[in-house]
Amino acid sequence: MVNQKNSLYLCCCKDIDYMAKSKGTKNLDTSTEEKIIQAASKVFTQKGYVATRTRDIAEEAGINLALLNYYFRSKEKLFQLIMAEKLQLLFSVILPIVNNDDLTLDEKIETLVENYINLLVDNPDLPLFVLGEIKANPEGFKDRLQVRKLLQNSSFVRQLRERKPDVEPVHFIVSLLGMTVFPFIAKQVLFADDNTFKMQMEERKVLIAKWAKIMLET
Amino acid sequence: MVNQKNSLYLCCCKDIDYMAKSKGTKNLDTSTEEKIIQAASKVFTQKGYVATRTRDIAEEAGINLALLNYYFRSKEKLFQLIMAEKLQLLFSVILPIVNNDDLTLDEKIETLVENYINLLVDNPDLPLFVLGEIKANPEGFKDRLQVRKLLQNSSFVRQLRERKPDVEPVHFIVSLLGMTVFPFIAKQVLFADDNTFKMQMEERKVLIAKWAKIMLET
DNA sequence: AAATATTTTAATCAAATGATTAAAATATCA
DNA sequence: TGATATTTTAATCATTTGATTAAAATATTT
Repeated sequence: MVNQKNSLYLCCCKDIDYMAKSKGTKNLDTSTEEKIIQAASKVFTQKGYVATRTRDIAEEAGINLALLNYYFRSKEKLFQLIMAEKLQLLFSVILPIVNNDDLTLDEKIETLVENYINLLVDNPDLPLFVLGEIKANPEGFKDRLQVRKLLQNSSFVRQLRERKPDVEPVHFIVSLLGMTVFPFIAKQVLFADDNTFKMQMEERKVLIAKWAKIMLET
Repeated sequence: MVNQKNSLYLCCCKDIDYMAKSKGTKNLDTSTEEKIIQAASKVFTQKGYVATRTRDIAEEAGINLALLNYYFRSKEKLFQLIMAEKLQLLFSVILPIVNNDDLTLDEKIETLVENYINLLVDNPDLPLFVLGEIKANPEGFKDRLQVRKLLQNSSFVRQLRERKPDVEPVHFIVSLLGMTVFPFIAKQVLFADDNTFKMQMEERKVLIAKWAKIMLET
């Protein structure tokens, strides 16, 4: 008999140790689960929540549709898991930097741009996916997203206020993020092939850092 | 009997004179059609193609679902009409400026930022909608979107090459667009209420223009 | 090996949704 | 006014899709 409640994925936090599941060292087990997560991650970020069918995910994972619901109970639950993972990925790059008191403002800018472009080159679908889902369901993110609050109290914003007291820090931050993230959002429209894109994103690292710094000088 | 082919909306170009439809001066007629278009424009740009149900559009327009299919034959056709309208809206701001040989580079930057922010303040959903649909169906836009080609031959790019021969114009353009468009894409995440957002977008007009110019000086 | 638990599958269900149809209501014109 | 054309509606269809179920296959344990 099928016992769904038993090995079900009730927690939405990716940080849980997958290997520590049930008793044995059966890694075909976690492998199936991981295969589903990998597939869901790919399809969701590529097509967004509404456009992805659970059948797509199952096919991508090479498993049956029912198995997906057996493991994750619903499309929604699986999505929450993936989204939490992606948000953490985005935050994990920003937060340690903007809160690092040991870095100068210029160092923060350099590190931020470098790390963020690295992240986005590996996950080019991330920005449009996350921002699209937030817009599609703002209430679902109200609690999880206090980016403004987090930035407000950061040493990054403090340093920005010191350097340019006459300009709201948000303007500089939006520009920095815009220059960094926008190419990945408008990739299809503004860039030709994937190789030159990647190359040009490498070029942008130094360009954006340079531009951002002179923006703070005037 | 219903004769669908007759007053059907076969053309996807919004520029056609709606008033010139059929014989009479019945403006309740075109009003219904216009109501559907307005409703479709609102719902599509807000929720995207897959997430909008034709029933949503019908309800928003205050009409019956069947009437929508009577006028526009299918969800897809109606969407094509709206999308063409939105693309034209976006291009109508960019093209006349980047191709205007009478404007200096600095004047182009100022006008571009000013006009684009004005457009986006009135149509804040536009960027995420258009870019999202392009990503969802790149093939459907292959022919319509030759933005790269259009820019390549513009006087804007020529002026950029003259001013800074060592930097690929695309980098500057992406930065300019990023600073301008990104706040509207990340609105939900980075900005508080709608009023301060609009106010800050006004502030950005001068800021972006100033920043863009100094980016070209170094 | 036998018993038990877990994993996987095929078949199916129920709801949502784009589309159609035929008839009723309204307008237009002779 | 009466005939004809156009507009609008309610009811219905067919497909898609998330989810469920029960049984088969596989693994685990005793």
